[in-house]
Amino acid sequence: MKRKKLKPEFFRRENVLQVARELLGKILVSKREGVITAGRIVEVEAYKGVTDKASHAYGGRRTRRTEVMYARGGVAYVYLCYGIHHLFNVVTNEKEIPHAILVRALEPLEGLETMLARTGKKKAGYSLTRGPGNVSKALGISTQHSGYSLQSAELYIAEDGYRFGKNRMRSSPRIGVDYAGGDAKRPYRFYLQGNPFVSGKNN
DNA sequence: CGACCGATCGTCT
DNA sequence: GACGATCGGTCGA
Repeated sequence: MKRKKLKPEFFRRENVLQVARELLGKILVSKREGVITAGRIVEVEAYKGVTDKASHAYGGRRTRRTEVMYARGGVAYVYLCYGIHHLFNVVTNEKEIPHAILVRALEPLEGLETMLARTGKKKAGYSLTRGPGNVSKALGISTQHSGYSLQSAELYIAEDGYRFGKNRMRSSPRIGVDYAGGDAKRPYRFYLQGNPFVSGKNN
């Protein structure tokens, strides 16, 4: 089946956990200077806005960086982590409700050579698009794209009819959010069991 | 393998 | 002035 761009309505739904689960198996596409790089989404994390201590928008926190999280769903939220890594998120829900989904891993589909060039890797191993920092690097996504519409031709998410068994989807606590107290235990991470591009030791 | 550590900088206090 | 929603290299078992 041909790739079909997801519409804004997909992202504007209320249940960020549901949207996150449905993002598994979809395709993240980036186009830079005419070159397409794309990969199937195999790992995501949901961040549930003002009530979620792990979210940048916890407690209604509103800064220049996080402002884009309060936009209507269907735009990118990209921020710099540890001064090095650009982490790509999808903003969901309606305006003023700062829900977001972090894309943590892709299975590369298109533009392998370009991904290798961007990351400086020699071989297309599993680490090429494993982990949120690597995803952005391989697809050429940076903080410049924060606020970018996912309806654009340069950055969007598509479906192609790919299906996976219900039992292949797993959930777990999110990675690296120990500071969030009890919220760190919420099972807001979703991934495809057994996919080698998924981060973590043993899926 | 696992544990540890340095890199590196925009953002917020 | 401190701190990350990380990564990759090194070191030791």
